[in-house]
Amino acid sequence: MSYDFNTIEAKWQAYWAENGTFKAENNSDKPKYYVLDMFPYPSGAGLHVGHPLGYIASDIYARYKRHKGFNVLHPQGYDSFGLPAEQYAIQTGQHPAITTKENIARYREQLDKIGFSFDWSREVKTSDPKFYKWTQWIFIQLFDSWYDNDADKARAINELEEVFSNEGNTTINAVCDEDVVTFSVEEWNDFSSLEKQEVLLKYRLTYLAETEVNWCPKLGTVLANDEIVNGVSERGGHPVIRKKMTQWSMRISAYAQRLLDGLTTIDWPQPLKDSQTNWIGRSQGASVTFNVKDHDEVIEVFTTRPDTIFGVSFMTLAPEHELVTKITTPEQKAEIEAYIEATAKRSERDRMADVKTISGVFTGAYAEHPFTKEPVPIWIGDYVLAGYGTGAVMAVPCGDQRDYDFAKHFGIEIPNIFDGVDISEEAFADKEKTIIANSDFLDGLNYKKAMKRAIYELEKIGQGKGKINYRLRDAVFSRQRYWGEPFPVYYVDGMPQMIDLQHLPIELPEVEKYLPTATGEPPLGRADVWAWCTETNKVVSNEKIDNTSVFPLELNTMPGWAGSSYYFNRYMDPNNDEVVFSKEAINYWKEVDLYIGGSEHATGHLLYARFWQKFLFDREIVPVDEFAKKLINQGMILGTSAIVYRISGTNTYVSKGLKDQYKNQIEELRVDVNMINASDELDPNDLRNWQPQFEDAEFELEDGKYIVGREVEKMSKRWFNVVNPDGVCEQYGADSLRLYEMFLGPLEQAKPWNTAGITGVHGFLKKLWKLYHNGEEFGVTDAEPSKDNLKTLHKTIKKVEEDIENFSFNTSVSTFMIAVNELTAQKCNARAILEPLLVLVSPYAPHIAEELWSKLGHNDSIATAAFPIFEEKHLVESSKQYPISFNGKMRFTMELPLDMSKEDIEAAVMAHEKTQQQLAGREPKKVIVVPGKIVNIVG
RNA sequence: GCUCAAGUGGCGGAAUUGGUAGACGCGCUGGAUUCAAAAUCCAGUUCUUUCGGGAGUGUGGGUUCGAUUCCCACCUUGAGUACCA
Repeated sequence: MSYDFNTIEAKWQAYWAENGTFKAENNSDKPKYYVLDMFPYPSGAGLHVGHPLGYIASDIYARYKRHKGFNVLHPQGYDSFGLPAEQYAIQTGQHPAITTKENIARYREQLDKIGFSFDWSREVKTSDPKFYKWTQWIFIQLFDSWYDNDADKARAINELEEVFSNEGNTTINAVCDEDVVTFSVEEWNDFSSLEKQEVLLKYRLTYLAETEVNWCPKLGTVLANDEIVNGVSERGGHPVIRKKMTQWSMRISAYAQRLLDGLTTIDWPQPLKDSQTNWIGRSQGASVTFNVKDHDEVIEVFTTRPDTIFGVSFMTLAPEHELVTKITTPEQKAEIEAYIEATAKRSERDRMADVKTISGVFTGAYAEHPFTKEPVPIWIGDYVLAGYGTGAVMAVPCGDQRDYDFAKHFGIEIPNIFDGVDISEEAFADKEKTIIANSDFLDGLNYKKAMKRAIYELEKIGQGKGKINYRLRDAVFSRQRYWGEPFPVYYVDGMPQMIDLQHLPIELPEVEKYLPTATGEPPLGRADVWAWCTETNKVVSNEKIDNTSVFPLELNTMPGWAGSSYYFNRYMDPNNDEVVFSKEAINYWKEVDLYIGGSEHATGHLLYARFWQKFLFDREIVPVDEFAKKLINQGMILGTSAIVYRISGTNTYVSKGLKDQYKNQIEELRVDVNMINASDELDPNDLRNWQPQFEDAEFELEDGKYIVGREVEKMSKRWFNVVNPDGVCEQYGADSLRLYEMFLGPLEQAKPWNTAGITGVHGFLKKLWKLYHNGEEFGVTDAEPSKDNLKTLHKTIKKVEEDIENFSFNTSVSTFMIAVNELTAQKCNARAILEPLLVLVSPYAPHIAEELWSKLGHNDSIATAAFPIFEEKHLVESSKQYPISFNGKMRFTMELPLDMSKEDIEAAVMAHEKTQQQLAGREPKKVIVVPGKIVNIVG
């Protein structure tokens, strides 16, 4: 009876689905374990072999934990709102709702073929109104909250109103917009309702404000900082410009310190923690105010080097700084305006690409040094960023290279305030070696002491204080797109109002025209949506709105990361229509125990999700403030592109080995890797039939063959190097695919896909199958296992358990191969060995395990079988291995009885050496025995 | 520029409280089986050698009886980040 994987796999996949084998209960006597994958964007291309890598790893771990007696939650769903889904729809000219539905069906079909143990009864889709009802609800909770710095947590907004009506806002220590004015109790009480709302908006955790945003004209939407890479959009690589727009924002900056602190409590990869730390960008220093001469204005700067305050010889403002127009002298006005205009025109990318050109203009105005009262010229320059700190710097050319270059370029003086340092060539920025000079009360102090003293003196004269600054900006939450969650918001007199939970979800209307607009008008703003507004108004108006007028709804939609910021909690109780999840469910599952996904989400999804979790924790909606205890980044599986070489201007293609003759006339073209065989050969006829452009292709062959070049790069449609898992499943089976993806290398590491080696693991499965059969018959008996059988089994149990706990799935595949080879050689057919072995293999190759399990006479799924226990007695026998070094040159280990003393060992070693040398006909060497420790206990 | 990670056969990769480097798989070589092929099985496969050995985990040093493993310097590759005051 041969191993018919296609039949077996279809059979057991159907069995699992019918019996709900992997359905998790929200209460159980067993301990809980929550294994989560980052849910996929259902893009049009379907899954390639790289996608399932992380899913296979998490599935192995989930199945292992079930064997270990845990109640395992292992759900899956789709991140189906957002730019990628919509861009795909636009490209194919279909409605995103349709393409999304089709793509999800395709994903599901592919996922089912791999035999994952997902609990599909808990599936979520972020674009499903049943799901985004709660995304909208959480948005409302954020709107109804403010951040109390004293309590260091978010609190309900009505508590803030109470504070205002009792104390005004002079005593409160809350996170708010910069432009909040102070008011007394009386003033607060005199405010109109509208004015009160306006003030509260400046404190809410999600707020509406006119801010400078990243506008991407090509995509027709604004983007958050993490959606921009190297100055262009992450999706599509389109240019991004700065633009002032009124947008919803999330006050994530309130959580900067806690997001940093939380990193020490979670088991996440260090590089990922590093990049979040970097993104949050905490820096400690001081804020210093400089009075502007002949003006009633002050310039606030942030500096990490208050110790160098006496080295200030000029100040630089960002061109966008609001004071620039106020303080510029009439003589400088024309030049300043020209400069501002020139910088505004430059895109983010141009500005970044060109960091070497030094540019700036003098405003004509002077500030006053806080201590020396000397005049300090005020310049503007685009090396100062409007978005960081206060958008202004005190320039200390002797201590900062950029200030130094700027000063040199414009001939500004460079006073030296460092003791014994030459600054004629470059600035001196080494904090550790700093000794301050020419600085009044700071003379002779080192960096640390000077820093403290400077802050103290600044505070004394009221012109500065110690300050911690963060790079992290509030996140823009509006998108001028169709395919996203509508906001649960309407406007009265221009002020945003929330729509009650009872009227949620506010469903996305079905529209004909959903394309983004060039001007930034949301697609929902078009005439065909008016009916939606009217309809929604009727629903939400109740008594508080005059039914005769239509109130405008918020027409932007939420960004892609909205739904993914809490979906892991929704899985715990995904079908609940009353609440986002029940208290029982969230208190039972609490948090994700193991989260597996790509590292590309480090400063996007994973940061936003931690932010929302902390917020939900503050408002007592969830019981823990970090949502994932342990996280693993699976490495990317890369494609191996195939390259053909065309002679420029011709239709002739030369084989790889001949291309050098043509030197510069060669053009490289990527062709479909699925046409290439294992020896990198391409059949010319395949290429001619592949695409019309190759129809008349001529070939220059080497040894009668056309050999292609190979290049390892990201798997992508545009390189024609995508390999689908479906083909592999058909040819070798899902179990082979699962084993092979694990066998390729360490989980965290990037590795190229190469089908060549899959015959190895496939051969293992065939051997495994044969081990349980005797010719055509099932061959497992109740025979007594031999000592060797037991030894093989128990060392396999030990190794596999260690491997799984350490997530080294690649080495346990080797362990299985060794075990099967050994047991085959031992002609083992004992049930006492082969039954536990099956449980070990089952997480990796579940289909074959189920089939053999049922042949062993079991009526239930192997998924619930107990993981076998490692018994040390089967490994320890009568000897140990002792490593021995001597003469300082040689070393080896000797296997010796357990009960030998140190002296006996030395004697034995010398006897061994003598025998060895005499056998070789040589004089024995002088032996110095260093008793080594016991390395290993082996059988 | 800065930060982090990694360099081991023809290839993917094993080997951690420092103890026989190259597990396991691919590929390759030879053999068995077969009319033949596929499949399967067995043996071999780091390099070098005058068959005694010798060299060997990116390079150069160091610690140690002993280093792929620990320390220092350098080289290379990959990833992230970048005018952050």
